[in-house]
Amino acid sequence: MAERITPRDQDYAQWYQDVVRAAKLAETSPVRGSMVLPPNGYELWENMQRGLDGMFKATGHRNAYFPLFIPKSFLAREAEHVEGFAKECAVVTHYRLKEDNGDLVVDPEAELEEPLIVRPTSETIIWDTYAKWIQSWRDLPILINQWANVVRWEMRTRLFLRTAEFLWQEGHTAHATEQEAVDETRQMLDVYATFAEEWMAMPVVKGVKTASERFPGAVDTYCIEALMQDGKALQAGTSHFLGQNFAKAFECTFQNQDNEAEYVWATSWGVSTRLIGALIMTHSDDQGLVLPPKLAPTQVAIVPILKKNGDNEAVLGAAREMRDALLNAGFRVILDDRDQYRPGWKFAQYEVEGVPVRLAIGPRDVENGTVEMARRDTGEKQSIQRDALAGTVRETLDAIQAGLFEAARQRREENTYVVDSYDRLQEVVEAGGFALAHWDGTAETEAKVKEETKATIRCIPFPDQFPGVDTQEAGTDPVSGAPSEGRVVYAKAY
RNA sequence: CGGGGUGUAGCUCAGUCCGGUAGAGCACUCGCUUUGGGAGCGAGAAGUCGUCGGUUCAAAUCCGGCCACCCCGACCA
Repeated sequence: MAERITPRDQDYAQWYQDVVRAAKLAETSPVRGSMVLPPNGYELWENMQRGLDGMFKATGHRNAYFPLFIPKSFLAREAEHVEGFAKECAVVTHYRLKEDNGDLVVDPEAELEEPLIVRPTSETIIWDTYAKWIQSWRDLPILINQWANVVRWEMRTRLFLRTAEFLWQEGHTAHATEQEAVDETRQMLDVYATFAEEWMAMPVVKGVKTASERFPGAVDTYCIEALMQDGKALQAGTSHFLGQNFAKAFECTFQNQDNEAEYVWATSWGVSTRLIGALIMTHSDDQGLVLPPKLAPTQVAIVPILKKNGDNEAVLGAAREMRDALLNAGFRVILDDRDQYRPGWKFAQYEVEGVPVRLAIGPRDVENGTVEMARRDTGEKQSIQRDALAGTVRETLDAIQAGLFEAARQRREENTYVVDSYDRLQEVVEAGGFALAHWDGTAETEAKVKEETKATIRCIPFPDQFPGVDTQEAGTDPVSGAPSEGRVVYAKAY
């Protein structure tokens, strides 16, 4: 295999591509911007789904499915929404092909009366449906999530980070009161933050988007923002308070307890396969992928060391026992007894693929009742007792999960700066990192900074996101000199 | 959509300037020796050189059109 991975300090973008390829997470496909997800990549997504889905269910949500195709007219119903998405929609205009002198051509006779758009997001089709479902305050709230693919025709794509088609989940809820909808929006943001930190081992900042970064059609967009290894920010999840915008556009009202018609309050929230990109750029190194144990498709790889004149049956037997014991203990484990690859090759391969723990067992170990355990995150190897295997593996996986989070948290802390001058703001975002600076709240200042530094306001952070920094304290905007009500997070972003 | 780059074996690429029998490494198949950090030797299979056209006795190579992909920007989860 001999996969070469470009070192991060040489070319970070190339390193990212190399890791995706070498770890077999995704491949490009014949259509630009769409990707093939082989098992390593898809299982990672499945594990993310499992974690998130459990949290959605635990907060009272149910899964449902809405159609891929949306009538063009639906998108036009909400003014900001159409403006935000119109430029990147795939449109279906015909329903038939025909032979033409040996060529396959679109049959001009088969034009649809109304073009269909491939969903870039599902608010419109869902609110058209909710309008039929909702009559009374007794029908509320509606708490629904869907796992789906969506299409946004992007100019420039990068595997996971920005693809034309991607997998995601989108929650869409309907509520009787504004407060309830706002609470839902906040609750789901907390779910995302918990998932990012506890499952992905990726620290995030919670906050609100500025008006210019808001979801088209939302009243408020909440987000979690993570800092990647190269100092660029990545929006990892968003939760939108939609107010009554979609209810008004789709005439979705309910009768309240006083028998009056009221518009329904809405939220939507989503995370996508982009999280896989975030995961890669949070933990991985120049040797390849590094995965947190909770999400790793394979948590433990067992490599038997076979010898020409050794007792290979004893080694394989011990390896199988180990595998069975670990499977019974609930781990995702594989025993790699393929004989066409040598142990050294397998070691290297599992490192590239990010398997958290590797166990190697050879004749010496069988004799001694031991096994060699190697950690992917630290590279550390140690000989452990086989009779305590499951417990040791459990502890080690937990230690890796915690260690990855701590390392990422520390890196973020080291690259987060409180800045009080425009010069310093420019320095920080140029070098890479979060700059906590006062902002006067105007779109003009925001645009000026974006124009001059390429950095954007990632979010207006919630209180207590940065230990030791009071971002709520009033001050002066270093760019405009105008008064500021608090600090925001500036950074260059993916 | 602007700037740059690349299309040759499954993959990474050499060969193109200066036209003359299609190459290497890795991967793959078979055999033997190996196996505690990406094995060695031998044999073998594998390419209408992105595509269409032009120049020429002769084109991977020169000329023109087209297409695709990658990187950097503008736009975006």
